[in-house]
Amino acid sequence: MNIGDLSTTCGVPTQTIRFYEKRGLMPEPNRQPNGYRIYDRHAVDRIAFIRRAQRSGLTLSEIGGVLDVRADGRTPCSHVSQLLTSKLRDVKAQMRELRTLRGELEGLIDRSRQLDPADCTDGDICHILGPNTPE
Amino acid sequence: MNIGDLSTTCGVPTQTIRFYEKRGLMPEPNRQPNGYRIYDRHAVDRIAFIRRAQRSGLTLSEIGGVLDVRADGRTPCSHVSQLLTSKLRDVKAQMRELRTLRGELEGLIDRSRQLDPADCTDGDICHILGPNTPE
DNA sequence: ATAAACCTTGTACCACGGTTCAATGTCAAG
DNA sequence: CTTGACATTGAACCGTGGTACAAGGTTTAT
Repeated sequence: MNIGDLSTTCGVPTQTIRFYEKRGLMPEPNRQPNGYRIYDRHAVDRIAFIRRAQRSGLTLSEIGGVLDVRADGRTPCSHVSQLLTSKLRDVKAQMRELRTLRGELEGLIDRSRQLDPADCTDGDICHILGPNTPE
Repeated sequence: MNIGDLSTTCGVPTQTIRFYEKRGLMPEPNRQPNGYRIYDRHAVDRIAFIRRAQRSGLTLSEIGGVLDVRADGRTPCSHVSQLLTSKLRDVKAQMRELRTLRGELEGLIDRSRQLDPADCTDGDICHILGPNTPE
């Protein structure tokens, strides 16, 4: 299996596969006599794993960490649980921030409906986003 | 007022102020005979505006757009309302994505509690993030 | 024999919002 | 008169996850 086949099988560009290899996410593959990379079923699984982990919100370096634990012969599961738990915390924190931001935006939009553009004074840059923006 | 004073007044590093200037967010300031930038109260307001707009989720180029509208002598308010409304849409979409992700993470963590690490087979990379990840 | 379609490598580039570095100039205090 | 704290500029670098390009080698089909 050449890199192009792996690419079409997994739906991932060949450059991205080489990029993963450079980042240490894919192992150095065996080569044909002409230097072409050779891949097998495991490579497909590995790419699939990476994309799945990405969809779960893990960064490439976190995924690399999981893969390294595995390469050390240790079972990555407890490491993965920790990672997922901390990722869940991140996601919740991000959601809180977004809720706050949503509230602010809604406040500003309400405010913009009550203000008359003609009231914009030269001193202001914009009275919607003016200095009295609600907290 | 030198750039350092503006920096401490606004709590923004001097490099960042120069960076804003390069990006067109701050106007070219007047200079002292020695070439030092001179700032006044308006500069403080402007920096404050930029940070406020950033906290409302606008990107620097969007903020630049608002400022340009203003520089053209037009009132940026309707432009700003549009920007805020579209930003609110973005924020809501992002919240939806995060909710989905949160659900997936919770599912995976639940799953990890029910699985025994000893069940990790060599073929798997990690059975928590295994091929049967729930949608 | 030659063109199309694949592969190789290295390098540079994208957005985003800065940060850091290097080399140099200026100014006030001791 | 020197030291330290400020200022100037341009350029490189950071993380994130790739994408694109250049210049070449290989393979297959016509």
